[in-house]
Amino acid sequence: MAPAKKSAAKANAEPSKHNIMSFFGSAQSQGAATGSKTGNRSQSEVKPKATLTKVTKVESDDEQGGKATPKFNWAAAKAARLAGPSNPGSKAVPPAAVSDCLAGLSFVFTGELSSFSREESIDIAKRFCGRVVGQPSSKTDYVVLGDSAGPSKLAAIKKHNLKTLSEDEFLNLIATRKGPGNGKGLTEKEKKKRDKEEKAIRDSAKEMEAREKKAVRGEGSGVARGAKTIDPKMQLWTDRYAPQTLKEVCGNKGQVEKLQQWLNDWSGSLKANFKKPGKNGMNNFRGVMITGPPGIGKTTSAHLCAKLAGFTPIELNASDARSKKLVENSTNIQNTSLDGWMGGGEQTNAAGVVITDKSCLIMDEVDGMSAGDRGGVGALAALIRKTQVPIICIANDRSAPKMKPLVNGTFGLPFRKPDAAQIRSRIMTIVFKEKMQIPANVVDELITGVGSDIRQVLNMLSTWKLHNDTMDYEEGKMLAKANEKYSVLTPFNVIQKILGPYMFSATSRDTLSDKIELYFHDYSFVPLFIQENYLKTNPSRVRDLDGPRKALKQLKLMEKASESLSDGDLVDSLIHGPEQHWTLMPTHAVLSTVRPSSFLYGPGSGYGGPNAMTFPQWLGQNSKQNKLSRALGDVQIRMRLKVSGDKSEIRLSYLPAMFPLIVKPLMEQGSSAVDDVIQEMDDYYISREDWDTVVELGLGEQKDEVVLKKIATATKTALTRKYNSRDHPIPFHKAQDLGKVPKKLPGGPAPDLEEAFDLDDAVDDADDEKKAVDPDDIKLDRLIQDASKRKAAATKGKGAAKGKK
DNA sequence: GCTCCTCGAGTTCC
DNA sequence: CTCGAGGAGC
Repeated sequence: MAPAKKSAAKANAEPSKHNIMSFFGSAQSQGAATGSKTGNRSQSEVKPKATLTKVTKVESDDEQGGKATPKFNWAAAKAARLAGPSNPGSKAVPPAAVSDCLAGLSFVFTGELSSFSREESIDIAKRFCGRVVGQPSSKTDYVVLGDSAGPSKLAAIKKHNLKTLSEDEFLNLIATRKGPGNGKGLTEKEKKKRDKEEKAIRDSAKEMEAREKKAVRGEGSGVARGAKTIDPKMQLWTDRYAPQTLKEVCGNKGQVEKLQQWLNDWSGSLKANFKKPGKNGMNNFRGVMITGPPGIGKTTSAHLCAKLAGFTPIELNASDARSKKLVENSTNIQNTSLDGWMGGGEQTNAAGVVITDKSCLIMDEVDGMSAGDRGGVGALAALIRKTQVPIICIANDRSAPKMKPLVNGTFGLPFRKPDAAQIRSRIMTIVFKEKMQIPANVVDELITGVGSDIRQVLNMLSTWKLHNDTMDYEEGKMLAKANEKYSVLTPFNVIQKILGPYMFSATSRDTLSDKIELYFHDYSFVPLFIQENYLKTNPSRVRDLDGPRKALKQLKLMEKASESLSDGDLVDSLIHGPEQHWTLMPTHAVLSTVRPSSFLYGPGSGYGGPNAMTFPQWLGQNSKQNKLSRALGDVQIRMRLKVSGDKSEIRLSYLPAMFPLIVKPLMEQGSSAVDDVIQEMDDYYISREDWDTVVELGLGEQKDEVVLKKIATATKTALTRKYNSRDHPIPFHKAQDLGKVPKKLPGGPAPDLEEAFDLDDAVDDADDEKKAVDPDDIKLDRLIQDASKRKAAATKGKGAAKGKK
């Protein structure tokens, strides 16, 4: 019999037990049992182990103590629920008719319920085997409608003519619905589907069993390499139940198929010299790159595909081959891939692994490669360009700048996290094979709790199996919580949470410290996100108002929020300023994040439409500013030989003055002006990159977009080509001169030219002294020096540069 | 094999 | 919102 059915039967046989398990019963026993769940989370955080034993204990106590809650007091329950967070143990749900009474039903929750928070209501629905989805569709059975539901959801309800429930009706459904077992809970079709699922689970469990027996007898192909056969019972579950066939890899079906196709086509592609793109356009590539988060079967899939296509996978881990040299040596490009392959002889790599024409190179953790030696990724890219064996690279993030050299040479196969449904059947199979009884909704809870990490679910189950063979919803929830991955909320998630409609609503169970905690997920980013997005909500606080009143109230709220933000900024400067008052962090959290949100929280701050959350523009602008400032610094250092003035003076006075000399001619005369422009540039030591900077820093009529539109592409390429084909004067530093340079303050003006450059010109020195006395004397400005002198300086620089070489 | 539908994921840094 | 994977139905 399948686990789900078993548990239903069990629950029917022991109704009282079920009731207690599902957080009904008296307030005290419940408060103890579900301590960490019911409100006041931060304080009632009990050590997981202790909590778990406690649950079991309470359960058995009550069982002995007689039947619980024979009659449900609706009015009292409601009152208790409304008492809310201050009375956390008192929320109550009526006893369900059947434990899986909501099975086969899909729910959508929208709006604010009167006494349950969003998470709680979803949890309740799941507890009774209901299916909860986010978007209403024609497949949705019920929409549980609260206050101020989203307009798009209301539209969907109307469109699909969905049944809606209030909170009380929802609870009533739980109390009365007879579930799928009896009554009309399951249609014929649904029953069939369920049976099919169960059969599939049983079949694959049988298969697994058979395979293990075979392995024990030593017939297994892979396991039997060592002299000893390993008893599967001694293995870790993660090894024991590692996927053996592609069918057992969860999710990413499409990508895996593509990979197989590519490997199967390999010899053909090789013959065609990678000119025939093939079905997916993959056959132009000599390498593929699998990317995706850890623990989703990237490596496993690569190995299985390679084996299935008849290749011998050779795995090179980044930690084995961290440097460029090692990559080249250990893969032995020339010998193995070309000669070795042509000659048909066997070659071994540095690690002593035989490489033949049927080898397939799997480079794992490519991300980690360049940690020690920058050349690692580049060498790999070079290797891929000439390889005669397929290369599969595995990395976490394809778009990382590190991966740049690889991106063009490899076909990208992004893997995604499988969702709970995809993993469920496999876990259920294992559970069944291990003769454990765990209902599907509990398994789901475990899976989502650890973020779809199959290995972790298996670890949890194997540990659990040491003491128990069954697991109910409550226990599953505890176990998941105890093993919860340190949740990595991105700033986007944080913002959505804290500016969303639920965090500050009446039914919210989140304490102040919970909210502050959100800030600490990424304390340097979250405030920026708040600042960027705090005006994009429909504040719940003005929900009930209309017209000018609403506008006025909203403005007032905005004013308060912005004031708080600005206070937060003051605190921030105390933290990050010279005094480093880190103890002010919580204050900053409240002022920059929690308080502004408390005024303006509300719906419309998630995805969808014009209200989408945006990334803080500040960051983009800031990095742009830094970049340009750096570029400007380069320009100043180069021009310094000819021009006095610090960075800002260059920016304000000299660049606009240079514009008519080196940019405008190109706009007006096109290619014919290139020679003159280059001459001007050389006179001021301006390089080709600096030219770009000059354009980029233009404003108004000199704005880069305007300017670049007016310069023909041909002109620009002519400039680049001609510039690159010539020698140019290069200002350069003499070591002893640099040694003399006084230490300058960071951000201050760069040292003046005579100190830094090889320009032992007496006249210049004299110039400088005079200039110090009378900076306004226009004749002394280097910009207005006569042309012959300029030229002399230029050639001198040139000669010096050459001499140095 | 094709089409339609459902449903969740996605955006980034001194 | 928008896209694409995956599933159901024909």
